Amino acid sequence: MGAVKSKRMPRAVREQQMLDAAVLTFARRGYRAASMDEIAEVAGVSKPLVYLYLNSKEELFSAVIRREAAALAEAVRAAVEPGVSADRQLWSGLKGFFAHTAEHPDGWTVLHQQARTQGEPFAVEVAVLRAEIVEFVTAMIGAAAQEAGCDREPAAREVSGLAHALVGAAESLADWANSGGPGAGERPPAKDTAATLMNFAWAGLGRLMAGERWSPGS
Amino acid sequence: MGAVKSKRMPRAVREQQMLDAAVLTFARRGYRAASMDEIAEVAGVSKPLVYLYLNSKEELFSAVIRREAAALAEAVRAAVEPGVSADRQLWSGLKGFFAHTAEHPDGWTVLHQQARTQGEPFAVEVAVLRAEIVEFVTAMIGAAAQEAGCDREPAAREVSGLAHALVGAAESLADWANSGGPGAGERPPAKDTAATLMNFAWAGLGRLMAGERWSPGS
Amino acid sequence: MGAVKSKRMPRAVREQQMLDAAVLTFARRGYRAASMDEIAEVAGVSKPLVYLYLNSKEELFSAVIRREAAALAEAVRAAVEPGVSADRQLWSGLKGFFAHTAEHPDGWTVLHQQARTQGEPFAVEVAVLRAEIVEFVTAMIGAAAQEAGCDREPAAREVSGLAHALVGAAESLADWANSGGPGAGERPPAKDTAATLMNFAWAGLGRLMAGERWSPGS
Amino acid sequence: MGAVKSKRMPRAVREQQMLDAAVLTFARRGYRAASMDEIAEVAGVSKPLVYLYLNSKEELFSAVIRREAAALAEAVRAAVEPGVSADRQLWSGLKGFFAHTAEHPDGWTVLHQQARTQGEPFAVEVAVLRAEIVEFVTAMIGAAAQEAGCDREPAAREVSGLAHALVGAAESLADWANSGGPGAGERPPAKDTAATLMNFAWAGLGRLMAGERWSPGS
DNA sequence: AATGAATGAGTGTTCATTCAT
DNA sequence: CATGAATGAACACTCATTCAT
Repeated sequence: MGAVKSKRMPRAVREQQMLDAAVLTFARRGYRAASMDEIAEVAGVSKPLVYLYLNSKEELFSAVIRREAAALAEAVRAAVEPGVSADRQLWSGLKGFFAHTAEHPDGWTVLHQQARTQGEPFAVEVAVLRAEIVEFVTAMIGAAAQEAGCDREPAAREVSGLAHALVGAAESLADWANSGGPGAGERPPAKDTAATLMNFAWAGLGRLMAGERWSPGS
Repeated sequence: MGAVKSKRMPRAVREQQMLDAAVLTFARRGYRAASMDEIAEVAGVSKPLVYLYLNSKEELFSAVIRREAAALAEAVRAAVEPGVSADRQLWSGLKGFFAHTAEHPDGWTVLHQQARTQGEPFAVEVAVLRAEIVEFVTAMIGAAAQEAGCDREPAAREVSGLAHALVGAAESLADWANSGGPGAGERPPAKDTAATLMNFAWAGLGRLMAGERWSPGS
Repeated sequence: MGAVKSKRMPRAVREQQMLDAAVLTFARRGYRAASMDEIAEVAGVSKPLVYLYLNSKEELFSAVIRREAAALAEAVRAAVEPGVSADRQLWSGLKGFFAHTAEHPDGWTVLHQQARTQGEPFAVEVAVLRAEIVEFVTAMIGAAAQEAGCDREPAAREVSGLAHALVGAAESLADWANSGGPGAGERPPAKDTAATLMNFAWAGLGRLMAGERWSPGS
Repeated sequence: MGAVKSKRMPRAVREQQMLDAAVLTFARRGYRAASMDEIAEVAGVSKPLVYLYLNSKEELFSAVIRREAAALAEAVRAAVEPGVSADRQLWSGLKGFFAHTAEHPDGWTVLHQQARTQGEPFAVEVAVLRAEIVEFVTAMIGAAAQEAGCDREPAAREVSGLAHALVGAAESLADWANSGGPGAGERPPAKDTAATLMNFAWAGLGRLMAGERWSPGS
């Protein structure tokens, strides 16, 4: 299925091939263990050409992160139904998220497992994406609270914590779904994964918004 | 600053110093980027001594993983109150988990961010720890279902998904709590983090166990 | 003195330069004591280039052995006059052998002193060359026996022993001729060395083939 | 069969144990590849003790060479029957040589394969031994010439060459006999090896001494 | 538009050697 | 008499990066 070795392609095309090769290689080996040699070979180009177009390993990794982050963000954004109730918006967003991570497992691996763990220059780039998603979730929780006629304004810190918990749960489930999940080999459809999380989260959030709390004494 | 440069220490002590230095360095730099030179320097010893005691970078990393995983597992085990209701057991376990990860942030980073992303030899070692915790959580959910007089047996796959979601949420909150959380600089006490997660999860789980489901139509 | 430092040479040329440098260095220092740094320096290139072309110290040494062994084998093969009597074939072969070892003393040192003493991977490669030569000598002895109208077939084991003795004598003389020999500084011409050995061996072989034996009693 | 780990032995005994261990290890691994750690372990002592008694790896190797060379020289010297004819003296010397090398294969390996190939400090020490033997052989050849009533004095250079050829043949046969020789597994008795060489050499030497020469024209 | 040739800087690892006890 | 603890120096090997064409 690999493209026939055809020379002289326009720059834009070659660049995408290189980014594809880089995503694959970074996902397989990790940032440090991936060598520019291997990336160039997978891309079917010579190493100097990679440098000509992408300047350095750092910039290449950054470009990969930006492309994959943008694709994920766009997928979620496009999936969210605007103008409906908060829970339905969250539901559609989750479906979009799990569908995209399932279709682009290498991209997801690079974002979630590699970029986050490589310190300063890169961790920030994913942090931005994550912050966006956390903010969207936070907004949904807030909207849900209002819809539920929540009597008292929930503390920002608590809402933030809840959003982080929900996002963390989503990330964990994305990994779980991609890695065979329950071992059966076949991956669950994105819709099921989203439903699992929605069920897990919604009622708890709803009760919290209604002012109820779990307490050790109960 | 730091321990006085004292020479000629018994092997067991030196080994712990080396493991301490390794945890710190692996957490800061990542497995690949951490150099044995830096680890030796941080430990206050020469590189050959590190090799004499720990044989190779791989074995050193393995030793670190094992020590930190055992410590975390022990902390959770010790925290769980036995013989009480499922929700209280979960609650005590979470408190133990967040207390330990807050007290040993570097160990947590190594386990969660580094070991998991370094492929075969190491990922397995943390996977075992994680599987243990997931199993404990799964058991709690099952017990809770029984206590709640759940009419129909919940599907194993769904319970597994819920357990993964909860564990993922916990991991995410541990990171969040360690990294300054809401930015105020001061980290939240473990008890608060545990409460946030408990509130988030408990009601949802309870309603699920009672047979209620969230559905898009609602 | 020495080649002008000219850069950017085609790979085939550089590879031969590296092999030349390696022969020199391995002969001077021995396999283990020779460092890749020194070989690269002698070759006038950087170390990574040596690795790029020859992969490892082991492979470099193997390549050296193969090149030198092939050259020596070819020299002897080319020197032997075919279709003449056994003694004349042996004589021409010896001349070829001593001429080549005298012209390529480092190659001879690497084959005879280094490769043979470095155990499994390398010793085998020279053993093959030596076996070829021993077989040629064995054939000559057998042919000589027939030419001499030898009445009884000589035992294979005895012929093998004789061939080993002759080859050992030749090796020893090659070293002796190369290392200044009688100390006069000027090395003896290959023809003289060959004549010494031929004289030493021929009559003994002839008489043996004729069925005569030396015995302590005589 | 290894000696029971008994402590507190007199120095002389410990030293011999170390030399034994060193001979074994140097023969197995070669000079460079043998580590002081392994030698100490084989000897059943701690490394500092090896240094206390033998000072350095170089000195240890030198001590090994001297001990083994002296043993071989003594074995040959003791074997030679004095006061008999030249050929019988040579015969008895060869028997002694092959008997000793067969009984001490590691010592022979260290002398012939290792010491000779490690350059300046060590090669000289074996060269001395070899020179002694060459001189003895040279004397035998000279004596034989006189006994045979040789009319003209043979050239020193030619005699030296013949002696080197004979010694080289002997070395080669010693290796051959030790390494299983014809592959049958059982090593030939020293007497047979000596007879092979004696037969090979004697007639040739005799005819040479009688003034006959092999010439291409014959 | 594209590449074969080349390297500076660093990494993991080993080894001979020495103290302090 | 004997050793556990410790290191300076070196070595094989790799990698991101550049130049000349």
